[in-house]
Amino acid sequence: MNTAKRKRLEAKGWKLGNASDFLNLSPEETAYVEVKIALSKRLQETRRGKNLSQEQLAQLLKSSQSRVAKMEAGDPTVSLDLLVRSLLALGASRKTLARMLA
Amino acid sequence: MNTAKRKRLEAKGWKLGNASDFLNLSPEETAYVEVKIALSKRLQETRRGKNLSQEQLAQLLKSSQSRVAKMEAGDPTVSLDLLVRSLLALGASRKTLARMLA
DNA sequence: TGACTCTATGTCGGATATGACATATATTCA
DNA sequence: TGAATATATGTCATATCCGACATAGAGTCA
Repeated sequence: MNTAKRKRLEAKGWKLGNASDFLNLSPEETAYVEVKIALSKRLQETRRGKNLSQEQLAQLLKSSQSRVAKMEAGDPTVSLDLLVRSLLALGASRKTLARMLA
Repeated sequence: MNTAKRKRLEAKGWKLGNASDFLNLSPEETAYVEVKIALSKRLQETRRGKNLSQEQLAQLLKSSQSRVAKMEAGDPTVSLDLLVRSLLALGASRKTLARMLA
């Protein structure tokens, strides 16, 4: 199994609530996943709060519906950069981001 | 002038304290740079607080001294992912990160 | 049911970030 | 001062992430 595939499955497993030690994640890997998942959820909340479809948000971000779906799913191919940029594009500020993370 | 070069110079200009409107940055671009600069500073503070050289931190991160230097300089070729991973590797938690950002 | 809208998942070529390396420039200290 | 150590900067091949597209699945409503 290649790395990307494995990571994707692991992320899914994590999302389904599996313990980090089941996936043999180090504390910092765990924290990293936590950060991504937290921002993913916030992004979906924010989008829904504005009554936007994934397609509409994609247009706003000059991205694509599939990438928005992956962002919200915490897909391993989505970077923190993209998540943060997206939240900022939806009006979040640096301090708002901090609150989202806490 | 190519984009990477321009971005690098702009990032420097920003670091030197230039106004965002001088660089024609949108609010979200400005916020994004603010986030990166904030984390860059925190990384340097944390590293120095632990009396580590850039070389030593690089080994810890399985990266290189030059990349650590670029992280701390807010170089545009450094992603938020790498900054966040580095801070987590230095012992920061999700909540610590949030505080660093606020 | 079936048409319609929204979301999820897989794949791909091109774009960007990566570690590594060379080398320039500071900084420290005898 | 000069040698040693630390940090900054530029470049490159490779790895990773990107938007885009196709398509599958889920939900809604006539």
